[in-house]
Amino acid sequence: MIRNHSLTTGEIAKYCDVNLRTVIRWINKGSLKAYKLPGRGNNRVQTEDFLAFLSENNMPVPEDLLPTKREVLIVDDEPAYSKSIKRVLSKAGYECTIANDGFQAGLMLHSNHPTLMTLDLSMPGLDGFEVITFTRGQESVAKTKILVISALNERELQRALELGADSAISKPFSNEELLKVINELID
Amino acid sequence: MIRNHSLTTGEIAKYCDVNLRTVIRWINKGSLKAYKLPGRGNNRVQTEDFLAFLSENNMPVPEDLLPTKREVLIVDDEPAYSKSIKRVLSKAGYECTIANDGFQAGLMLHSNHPTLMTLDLSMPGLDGFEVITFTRGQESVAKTKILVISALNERELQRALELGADSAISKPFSNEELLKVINELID
DNA sequence: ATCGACTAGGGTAATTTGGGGG
DNA sequence: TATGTCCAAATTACCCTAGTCG
Repeated sequence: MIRNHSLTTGEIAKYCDVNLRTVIRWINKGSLKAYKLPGRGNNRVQTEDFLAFLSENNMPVPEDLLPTKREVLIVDDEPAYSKSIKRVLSKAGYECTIANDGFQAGLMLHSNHPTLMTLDLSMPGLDGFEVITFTRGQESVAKTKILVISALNERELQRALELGADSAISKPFSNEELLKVINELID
Repeated sequence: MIRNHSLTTGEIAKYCDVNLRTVIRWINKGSLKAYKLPGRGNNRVQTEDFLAFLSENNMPVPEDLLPTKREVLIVDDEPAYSKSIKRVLSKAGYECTIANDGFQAGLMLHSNHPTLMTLDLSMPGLDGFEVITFTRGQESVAKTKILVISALNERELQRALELGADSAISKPFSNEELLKVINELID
C-alpha cells in the first residue's frame, strides 16, 4: 500500500531488520514516537519521527526514505550556464532542477531538499554570500552541500568557503572539472 | 471539491493514511461520529467531529484542517518598509516574519507556510510577477494569499491581480488601509 | 562460574486492517 | 466513489526461551 507520511510496525521492522515485537517494545518504551489507531491501538509512526529515531541512535537510514539522493539544485540566472550544467550532470545520473532567481532557489531548496546546490555568486539582486550564511543558519537545509560557481576572484571564492560553502570553482570551468568536484562532494 | 464542514470517508482515509474500509469500521463502531446521506447511506463527517476524533486518539492533525493561522510573511528589501508593516500587523495580533530578499522569501514561504505574504513588486533582481506565477504553480504554497504592495502604476497592479495576487495596494498607504485589506483577506 | 537485569526473538490467540469482487 | 461481506494478512498482548553484559 502507498502511504505518504506514516509507517506500520512491520515496515519499520523490515527497515531496521529486527523483529516486529522489538519495534513494538521501542514504541511502548517511548524511544520511538508513534500514535495509535482507534481500533485496538495499532501503531503508526510518522516518517519524520522514524528518521529522527534513526539518527538519534546512529542507525543507517534506508535509501528509499531519503529524499532523492543524487539530486542537485542549480541556481543561476543565466539559462546558458544552468542548462549547460544540467546537461553535464544529468548525463552523469544526477537529477537536476534549475532555479532562475533567488525566490525559486529558496523555495526549491526547502521543498526538494537536494543533496547539493550549485550557486552562482553574482546573481542580480541576490547576495550569494548571504545565501550561504542564511542556508547554513536554517536547520532544515543547513546540511545541503553548496558548490559556489563564480567568475569572481580568488579572494571572493575564499570568503565563500569561509562562510560555509563546501567547494568553489571559477568560471570558466570544464565539464570534467565540474563533474569531478560534484562527485567528490556527493559520494 | 470544496466543502466547508463535511468530509467523505475517502478524504478521511487519505488524511489518516488508512484504508477506506477502516474508516467505515470506525464509523460503524461509533468511535468516529458521522451522519448518513439518504440515498445509499453514504457517510459524511463534520470537520469538527473529525478533529475531535484525531485529538482523542492523539493522531496527527493535517495542516490544511487547522484553523487559519494568523501568520504573515513580509517580503521587502527595504527595512524601513518591512519593519513598519511588521509593527502594524504585530500590533493587530499577526505573527510576522520578514524576508529581505527573494531567496529568504522562497525558503520561508515553504518552511513557515504563512497564511499571507505581502510582496513588494519592485525588489532588485526579483521579478515580482514571476514570484506570483511561480507561487501559484507550486502546489505546496499555492494557497498562500498574496498581497502586492507596490509603487508601480495601476496597470501593473492590475496585471499582478490577473496573475493570481489576491489584492494589491499602492505605496504610499496608510496603516488603516493595510490592516483593513489584510483582515479581509485572512478572516 | 553464577546471578540478576535487560533485550531480542518465538508461539499462540484475539483482533484489526487491507484487498477483491459484487 | 462508497458500501457490506468475506477472506487473507498484519498487528497486538501475553508468556516463554535464549543471549548479553557487568
